[in-house]
Amino acid sequence: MARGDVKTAGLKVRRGRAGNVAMGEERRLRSILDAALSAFARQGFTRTPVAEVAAAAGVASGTVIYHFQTKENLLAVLAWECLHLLWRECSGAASAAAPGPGRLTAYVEAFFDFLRREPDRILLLFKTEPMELSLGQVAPGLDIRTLWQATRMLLVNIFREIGEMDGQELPDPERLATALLAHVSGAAWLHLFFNESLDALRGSALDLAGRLARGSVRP
Amino acid sequence: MARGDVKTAGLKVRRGRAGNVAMGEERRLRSILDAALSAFARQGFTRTPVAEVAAAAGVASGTVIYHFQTKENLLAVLAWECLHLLWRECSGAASAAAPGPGRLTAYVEAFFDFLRREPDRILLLFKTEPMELSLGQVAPGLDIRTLWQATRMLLVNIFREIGEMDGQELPDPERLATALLAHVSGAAWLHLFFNESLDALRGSALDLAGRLARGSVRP
Amino acid sequence: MARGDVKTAGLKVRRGRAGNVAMGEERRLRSILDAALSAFARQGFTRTPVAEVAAAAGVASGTVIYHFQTKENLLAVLAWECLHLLWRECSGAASAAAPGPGRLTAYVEAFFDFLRREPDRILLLFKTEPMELSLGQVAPGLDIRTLWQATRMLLVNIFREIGEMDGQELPDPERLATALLAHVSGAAWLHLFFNESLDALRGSALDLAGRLARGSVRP
Amino acid sequence: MARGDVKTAGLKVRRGRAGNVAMGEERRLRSILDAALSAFARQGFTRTPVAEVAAAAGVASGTVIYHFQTKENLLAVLAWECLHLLWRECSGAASAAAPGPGRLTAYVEAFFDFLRREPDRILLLFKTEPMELSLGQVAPGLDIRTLWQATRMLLVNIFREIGEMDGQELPDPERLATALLAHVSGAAWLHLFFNESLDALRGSALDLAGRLARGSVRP
DNA sequence: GATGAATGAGCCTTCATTCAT
DNA sequence: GATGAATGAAGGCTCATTCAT
Repeated sequence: MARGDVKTAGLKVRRGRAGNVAMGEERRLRSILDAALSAFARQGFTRTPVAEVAAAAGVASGTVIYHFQTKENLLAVLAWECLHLLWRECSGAASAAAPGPGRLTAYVEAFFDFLRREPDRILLLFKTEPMELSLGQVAPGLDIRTLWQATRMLLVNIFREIGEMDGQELPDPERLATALLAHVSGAAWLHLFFNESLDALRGSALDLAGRLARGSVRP
Repeated sequence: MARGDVKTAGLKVRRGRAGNVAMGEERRLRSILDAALSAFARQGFTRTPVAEVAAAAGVASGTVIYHFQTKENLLAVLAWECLHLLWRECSGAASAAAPGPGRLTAYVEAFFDFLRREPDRILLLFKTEPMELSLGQVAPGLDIRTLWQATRMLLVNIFREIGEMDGQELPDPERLATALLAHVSGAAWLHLFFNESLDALRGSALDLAGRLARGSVRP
Repeated sequence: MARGDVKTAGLKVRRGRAGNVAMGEERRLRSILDAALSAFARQGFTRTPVAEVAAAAGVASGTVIYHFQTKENLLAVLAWECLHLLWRECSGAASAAAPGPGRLTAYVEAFFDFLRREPDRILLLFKTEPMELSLGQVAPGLDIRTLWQATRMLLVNIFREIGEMDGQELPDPERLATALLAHVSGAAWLHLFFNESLDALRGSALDLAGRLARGSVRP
Repeated sequence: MARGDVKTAGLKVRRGRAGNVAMGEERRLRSILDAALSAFARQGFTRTPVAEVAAAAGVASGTVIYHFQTKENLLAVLAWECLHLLWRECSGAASAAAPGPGRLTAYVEAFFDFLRREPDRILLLFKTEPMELSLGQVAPGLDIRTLWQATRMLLVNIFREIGEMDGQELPDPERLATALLAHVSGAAWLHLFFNESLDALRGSALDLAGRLARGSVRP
């Protein structure tokens, strides 16, 4: 994936032939996506008119539809992008770490870093509209639940790896992963909606991760 | 509060003089609230027309507005009710338990019982519309954030009590409460949106609660 | 017309048998009419909900309809009443004056007195809703145009009388009456909508009346 | 003001870029305004649904709102236009006449010509809704009362000019203007609502104007 | 007689989407 | 490709009127 960091491939976005005009198509698409992200995350999908996104992006509202066909599709692309970025960060960090419990720490750190750096992207995922829409439309097998599962599978695999490493018979990796994911998701929720301190939450998540890895907390 | 379990007092709901007729006013209000709860929780607030709620409740759509003035107000009343019920369950269970760590267990059990019994009520609270609306309108000081804080304060107080009991110098009760709340909220989220097993989640939450009480997990 | 000054006879108003209860039916009807007059004159008919009139009158809105059948009918009764009162004042004053030009003066004075005393009643007549409604419903032959004509006929007859008195061959009494009526109506309009000084307008109307009577202005 | 007779400048009307298409934007706006004028003048503002105006104009009802934002704003634009046209006619005629009493005659003639040619425009101004709405919204300083005053000021200035010309010490020009305006307004009222003959009314107004100019009627 | 909860038709307005330019 | 005027279905809300009490 040399050019165009953001993988939107497979999603229904209308694009012209490579290398083009004025504002630059790539840049135009980006500014629409960014405008939409910020508006959807803040006010919610249904409360944001296409015209508002268009205005914020500096294009005509026809242009938004021209590229994304549908307002819902715009949300789908956006949600997919958010989850993909999140997955990339976490998976990248985890696999860069040394095998073992360090991966868990790296995963959790990456999650909180992402949350701090791009709160809107997580906020968007907590909004329930993405869930309510059948994202199956966007790209088969890429609906939002599937992607969440992918994020979760990262954890499952890490726990499995840890279990296999020190043979200490960790309880069901599935349940361990779920427990940690619950903690981390809830932390993000409290942070985003109730302004709970990110650092405190990160601390408690890391602590839990450590103990889960050591088997000292039975999920 | 002998008769009329649900405390709706203070909220802007139009009611007739006490003790009246036909379908029973109380019953009519209830059926509207129930219809709205189920529809809002399932499809979301904005995607549910007033007419749909009315139809499900078996009344004319004018009737819904007659009683609640506004669709938003209906949501506000509902959100308030959900949060109040949740608070009542948890606080009731906790204070019925013997002082000490038992209260934490009772609290968590009550939360999961409520979640199992009335998933729609928690689901509604996770929908972001209630948050987006300024519920301050409904009744001053009763906005949804304030009510969440009340639920959280229950936990804080329990941790404080435990700390004082066995003098074992528990870390900041605020942070302990936040950690547990994050875990529990995230668990509900995973259950409601990803069908994670309620029992597994409950188990891990109880376990965490126990360890937090014993000071063996540092949040 | 001994008892019940206001002649509402012939209009569709539901009344009970004479001599009755609590607030007193007569008084209740009056308070509804008064509330309606003030609201209709100020905000207009269409912009005034029945419920508002009812509230201002201290009765239930069902009661308003119970007595007047229809919101439109309430307006009709009111408009009829206003015109009737105006006619009574002007005709009373004119016939009390000595035959001749003095009658004109008396008529004009009475009009302006009425306008000063009960501006809402004239205001109501200027609102166009009364005109837009087919007041024929209320009582046959009593629609608002007919009543205006009655007021105008007073003037015609006075001019005719003056013409016959001094045989000075006054121009068409119809036209004289119309000219004076135009002046007087316009004056009321300017006063009510543009706050023109009542005294200045009265002065110019009296002056015109005098000259018309003396034949020195040809309408 | 070469092209585009009607000065709508400054009013909140959404218009496309200059010089455009199909039905012609200008023509479309006109047809909406015309349809609205006729409907509002005949049935009144509140009794005319936007959909009816749209249908009469041959557009979708969304189009009406698209251009005028609000039904009220449509009325405001219309009322402003009517008053502006009236003012233009009268002021044009007056200033085209030779200085002196001839200006008064020209003014009155222009008023009655306008009334005959475009009765709906005067009718609309007599409807009370334009007055009830705060037209201040449309364009600051352009509310309907201010515009009426402008029309009145024309008369004041003419009387002042006459007074200065023949030094015959005319009474307060303000009051003279008010007297004539009352007469003329009342005449329009009687014509529009009671079908009084336009010619008779015009005659009496001209006569009055003449005598006021000559100082032979004291207002 | 009086009430007021309930009704439901009607209306203004929003807004995603289309399409001619 | 991009635009934005036009569309019209949809929806929240108002309010005159009904009717059971």
